[in-house]
Parts: sequence; C-alpha cells; structure tokens
Amino acid sequence: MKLSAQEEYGLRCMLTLARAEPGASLTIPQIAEIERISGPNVAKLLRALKRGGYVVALRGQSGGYALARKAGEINVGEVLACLGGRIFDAGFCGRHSSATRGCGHNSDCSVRSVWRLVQSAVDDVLSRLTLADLLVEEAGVSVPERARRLSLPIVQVS
Amino acid sequence: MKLSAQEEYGLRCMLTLARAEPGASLTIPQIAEIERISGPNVAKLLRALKRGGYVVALRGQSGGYALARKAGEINVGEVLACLGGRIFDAGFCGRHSSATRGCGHNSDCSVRSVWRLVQSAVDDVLSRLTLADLLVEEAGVSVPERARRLSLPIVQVS
DNA sequence: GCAATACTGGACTTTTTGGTACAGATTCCC
DNA sequence: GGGAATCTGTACCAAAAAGTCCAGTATTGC
Repeated sequence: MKLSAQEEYGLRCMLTLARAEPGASLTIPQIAEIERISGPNVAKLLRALKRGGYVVALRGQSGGYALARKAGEINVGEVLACLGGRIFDAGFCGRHSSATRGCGHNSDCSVRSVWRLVQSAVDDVLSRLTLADLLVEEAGVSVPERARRLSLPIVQVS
Repeated sequence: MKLSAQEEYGLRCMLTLARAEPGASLTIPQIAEIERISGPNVAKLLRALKRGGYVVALRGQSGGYALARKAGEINVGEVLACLGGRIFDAGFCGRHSSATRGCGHNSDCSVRSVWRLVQSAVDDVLSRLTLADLLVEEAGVSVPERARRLSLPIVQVS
C-alpha cells in the first residue's frame, strides 16, 4: 500500500496553485521552479488535474493554470483519487478470483472486505480535508490538530 | 494509493494457511491450486512471509508451510506491512524536497502531514484485525460489523 | 543409500508505472 | 498580421514492480 509519485507531486502542484493570489495563474515553468519538478512532468500532472476539473488552463501568452474553485471547496481525497486512483475501485473484483469459490459473498471476498474497510477509513479522513486546510496548517496549525477539530462528530470505522 | 499484488495474494495465502487444520502444513502446489496463483509466485510470497516471521517452513518430503502463530495472534496490518510496505515509511522525507524550503516543519511537509494522517487512519483499522477475525467473517459475520464491534472505544482520526 | 518431494535463493523476463521529447494549437501583444 | 509565450496531445524511453525459471539443499520413506 504505497502512494504513487503522481499523488505526491500532483498534490504539491495543487498547493502551489492554492498559495497563489486569488485569480492569478501560474505557468508550468513557474510551478516547476517552485516545486523542483521537471517542466514536462508538471505539464503531465496538470493535464490530469484539468481532466478531473480541479484546475483550469488559460492558453496564450499570459496563460497558465489556476484552481477551478476556491481552495476551501477542493477536497483532498477527490484530488488524490484523480491522480492515483482508489484502493478499492470497481472492477477490482474481476481481476482476481480464487479456485474454491467465485466472487459472490464468500471466501476470498473476506480479503476484499479488508480493502473496503481500509478504503472507507481513508475516505473518512480525506473527505474532511480541503486544500485550504493544508494552507492553514502551514500558518501554524498542524493538520492532525485541524482534523481532530473537524471530526468532532466522531469517526466510526465502517 | 493502490494496494500491491503482493498484498492481495500474500494475504490470501495467509488465510488459506489459517483455514488448514491446526498443526497441519500445506505445500506450495496445494496453496497455488487453492488460490489459483502460480507455484513460483506462491513460493516468492511465502519466502517474504517467512522472513517476516509470520509463517514457518518445513523442508523435506512431507514438508510445507504453516502459520508461525495462531491465527488470532497474527495481525493483518503487520502482515500487509511485510508484504507491501507502509504508506509513510521513514526515509520518505529524503526522497523528495521542494525548492522554497527544505524539509523542516513547513511548506511541503503539509503534504507529508496528509500522508501521516492517512497512515494512522489505516493503522487504526488494521491494528484491530487478526487473521482469525477474517475467518469468523467467512462464517457469516461481516468484517465491517466485526470491526465496528471491536472499535467500540471510538476511532478518532488522529 | 537412494529416490521422491519439499523448500531456497538468485538471476532472468515481462508488465506496469514514471518521466521525457517533440510537434501542434491557442492567445496575447505589438 | 507576425512573433513570442503558453498550453495540448501523442509517442517514446527509463525505472520499478511483478512474475518466472532453474540449479541447489534438506528431509522423508522405502
């Protein structure tokens, strides 16, 4: 269970855009410079994020990229899913099946139950976080603290 | 954030061993047959699990593999960490760093805070599950239900 | 002792993912 | 309208993960 390079770098690009002045846009070379990622790679990441609807692109001489919505309205979990997929996506079932039983509600599906459980735990955490929360954290409040505050209604496992 | 093939198949092998009679052992071909994984691949997975101390190997004609401890004493989270590593391992920090700031307690570390948060959410869930819990589930009780029961003390996010 | 059945470990091949290159299309500014 | 700066899309190369192969060692049963 590892996180992909696209998730790490893509989320960083989003945060860099979130730090920019509202309404302003950053070019690929600018983001590449700030995050020390190669230009082509930044371009690739932003393309994916654009397809997902999280950033908008302005073409032409004074173009660049900007967040599609305000930072407080962009969910971190959704962005990560766009960049790296989900742990337990639809169609996971079909890719593997054991001999004893097919894939109804038995045997090897106890394994899948674990994945579902993990997935929903991750979702519970990430669905509460927006890009804005991460910027707040940079200003001094730690993310765990912020999350604890946000999750007062209590996070159940399943 | 995907789970690796080793985690999926390795955990299945563990469950197959857990289903065997206490004290009995299964050979690689047997496990391969049951789980429809190739023999060499099963061998590789079990080698990793043996290094982790989760299974023991018996060599010779009537050899095979068996769980190193009782199913109720083998933690699912530990097994998965052995098979596929952790989301946020030590040394993650050194692999990436942004331009603006190094890697103290600022900037790009707000990203790392997210990973830490996800990691601890996953740990909270998996640290409560043993192989025996998954076998119980096969007998009728769903894993989410079982987990809910186990997590009565309430699962906080951080 | 000898043959059959196991596990063991390293090297190899295949597949997937990550990253790069380059030609093309769009917009702005003069 | 022309040129400069920008995004866009496909194809290509490199690195890592997944899976396979094979020669080797250990143990059992006859």
